[in-house]
Amino acid sequence: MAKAPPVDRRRQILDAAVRVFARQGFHACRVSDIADEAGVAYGLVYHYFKSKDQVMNELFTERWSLLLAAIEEVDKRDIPPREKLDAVAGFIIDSYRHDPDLMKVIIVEVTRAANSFGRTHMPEIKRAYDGIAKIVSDAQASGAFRDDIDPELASMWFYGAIEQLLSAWVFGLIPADEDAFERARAMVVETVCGGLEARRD
Amino acid sequence: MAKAPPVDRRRQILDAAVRVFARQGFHACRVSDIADEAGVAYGLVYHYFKSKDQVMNELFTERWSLLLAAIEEVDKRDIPPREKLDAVAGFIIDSYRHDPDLMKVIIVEVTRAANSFGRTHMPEIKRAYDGIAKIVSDAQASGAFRDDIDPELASMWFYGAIEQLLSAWVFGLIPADEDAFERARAMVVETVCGGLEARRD
Amino acid sequence: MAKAPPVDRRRQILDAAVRVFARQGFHACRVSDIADEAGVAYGLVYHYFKSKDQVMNELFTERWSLLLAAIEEVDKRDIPPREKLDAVAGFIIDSYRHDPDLMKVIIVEVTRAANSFGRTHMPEIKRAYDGIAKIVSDAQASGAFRDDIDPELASMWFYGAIEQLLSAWVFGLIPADEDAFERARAMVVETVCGGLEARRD
Amino acid sequence: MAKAPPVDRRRQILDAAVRVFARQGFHACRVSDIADEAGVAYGLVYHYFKSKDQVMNELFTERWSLLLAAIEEVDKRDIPPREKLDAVAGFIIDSYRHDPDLMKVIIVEVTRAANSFGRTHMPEIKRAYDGIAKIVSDAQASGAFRDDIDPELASMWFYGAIEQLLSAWVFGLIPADEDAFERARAMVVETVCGGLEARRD
DNA sequence: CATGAATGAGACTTCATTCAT
DNA sequence: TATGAATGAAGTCTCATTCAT
Repeated sequence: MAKAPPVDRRRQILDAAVRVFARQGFHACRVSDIADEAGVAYGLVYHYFKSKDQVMNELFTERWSLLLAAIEEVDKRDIPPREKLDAVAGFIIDSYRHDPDLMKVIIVEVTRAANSFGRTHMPEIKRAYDGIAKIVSDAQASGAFRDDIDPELASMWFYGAIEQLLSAWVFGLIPADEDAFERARAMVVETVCGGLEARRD
Repeated sequence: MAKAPPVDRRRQILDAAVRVFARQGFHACRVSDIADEAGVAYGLVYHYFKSKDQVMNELFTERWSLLLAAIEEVDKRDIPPREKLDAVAGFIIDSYRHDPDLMKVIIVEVTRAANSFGRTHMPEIKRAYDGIAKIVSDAQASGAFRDDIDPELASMWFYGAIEQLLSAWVFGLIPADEDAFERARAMVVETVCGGLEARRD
Repeated sequence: MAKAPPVDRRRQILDAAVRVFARQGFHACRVSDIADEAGVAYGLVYHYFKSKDQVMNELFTERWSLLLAAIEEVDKRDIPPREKLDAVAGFIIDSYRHDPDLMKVIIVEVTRAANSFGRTHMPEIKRAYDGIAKIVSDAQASGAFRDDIDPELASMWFYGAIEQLLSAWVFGLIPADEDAFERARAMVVETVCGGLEARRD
Repeated sequence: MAKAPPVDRRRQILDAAVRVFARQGFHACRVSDIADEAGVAYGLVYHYFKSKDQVMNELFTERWSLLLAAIEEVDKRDIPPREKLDAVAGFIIDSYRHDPDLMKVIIVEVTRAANSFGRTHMPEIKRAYDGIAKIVSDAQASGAFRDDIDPELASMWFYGAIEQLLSAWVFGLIPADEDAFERARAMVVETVCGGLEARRD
């Protein structure tokens, strides 16, 4: 008789953690909340993870590496810089669309949490900024973007603008429906790139 | 003999709290750290403040109300919208220039800390976003800005872009000298407004 | 010009303490509550009293010495034992009638508070029990009361019975009007003495 | 090899708490004192009980419910009212005999602590008074007790008399040996009932 | 006499982590 | 793997008391 496929406890715990972190925040929740949400015993969390922190680290790394890969891949494409930035913005927004809880957790607990996980993962976070900066820099070199703007700064505000949008969605400050996502992406890219592009007068 | 001017203990404690919060983060520091930094006894913090939280609230409100007032005042001026946004960006960046520790604390512990003080102060934070949105909206009405962009979204990314810059300075991701501040302000306004302004083709 | 009669601050504070202790209990109130109630400054309480405890001690001793004096005086009267006990019961109940807050405080915080003031004032409390026991003992010697009952035990339950009545009034378990006081005194004396008196069969 | 019978930690902690509360008083002892006395770690107290208060509540309820059950059971018996009251007095005195520490704690910290646990448990305490009052009231209806005495008042002083005896034992005011318990019970019942019973002249 | 700012010891409670089964 | 009892460090807040003016 075939054995039932083994339940992936590790996955089960990670998924539960996302829900709990999103609902209560990392610090406000106890390890037992995660275990309860996952429907497993208290100590099992420690069987699969070294600590509560490591659960968060795992969640972040898992997702963030996808973003880094996406930026890298986009950068290699043979398309105009505006489309590259559009693809990056799209990827980030789609990440939220696809799993809002996870993105909420990553933004709230990591990328905007400068005193805790934000510090730990600074190198990885910076790699994303650098990736965007490279796109801008290359665009300047090719003459597509005006070259009197520091690419690293531009990268900051491009990313900051998008993250602020996600934050606003997360906290219900602006409507978050399918249409809003599409319009927002189009608008932020249009505006920011509109400002970055070289004027052809 | 003239009496020595009375020391403002309350101020002394608030100022110490800024330094300690900036250095260690709100959660990582103990009330005794604040007292030590202020050079006063433990209990005195509780003589002037109801709780550790209230110290933070006080710091935030004190500073944020200045920002809200500034936005309101700027909006009333009879100047082009781009200059209005430039003034707002300038005020925020100057706030950092003037007291980097305080701005670090406010950004890290409040405006980007959605699960703690960010939630408590959401209404006040939102008032700033709304103030910026109004500037954009009025600019659209007057024909200065293109009107196919949602002012509330534009407000988000304008503010998000600036806050990201501040974060980057706070964490040493980009150089933070006098020149950098000026250039950054000019660039972000130039770029974002450049994208927002109506094209006169 | 005649000086205004000096306010008796000490008295003012003691009276305020009675109200505050009655309302909140000794441990639940702070020294500042007493000062506020008395309308004086915080530190003044410490000008007149060595400590918060001493305020309570003062209140207790002031009142309890009256009870001790009353028992002694009653015992000296040339009246039947039942009337002596009636006079004692009457004095205690009248004390409550006259100043319910003070009696509430004394009972709740001292005579029934075996772990705090009850221990400190045990000697004085015991003197009251002894006084009652002496009345019983003398009555047994004169043949008025049956002599097969230990006077010290009888004293305990006579006093215990009355104190329980006061407690019940204090906490609203039984109605506390003028009529109730009179009836209760008559009944408790009638019953307890009825049981103590020698049967003349 | 047979597993050792599991230690009932909860019981262990409750028993330790009785000893510590009896020795030092509820407020004067720290949770760590309980843990030390029980020989367990600090946090384990909080594993089994929500708070220090709850430990006390548990102790009280556990014991008081036995008293309530006993009163109810006694009342149902087909015996003369004097024997009923005798049984109730006997139960209370036996409770002390059986576990003096526990009864000390219950009396000192609950039934006579009107400002703390006494208030919380007033309803349960009152149920005992009511049970005794019912015995008196029924006795009056059957003609066994004189009917010019309020049963609720009689209940107060019956209970008050017994509790005062226990207090006196607890604090060493009167000798507490086996003989004393028996004599005291007989005497208090004899006297109080003697006073309550209808005279057959 | 009077004020109230200043002091600091002390206790409860939380919760991440460990470990015996 | 899986369980959950057991551990204990750490931090906030209270409040009686002191003291300078």
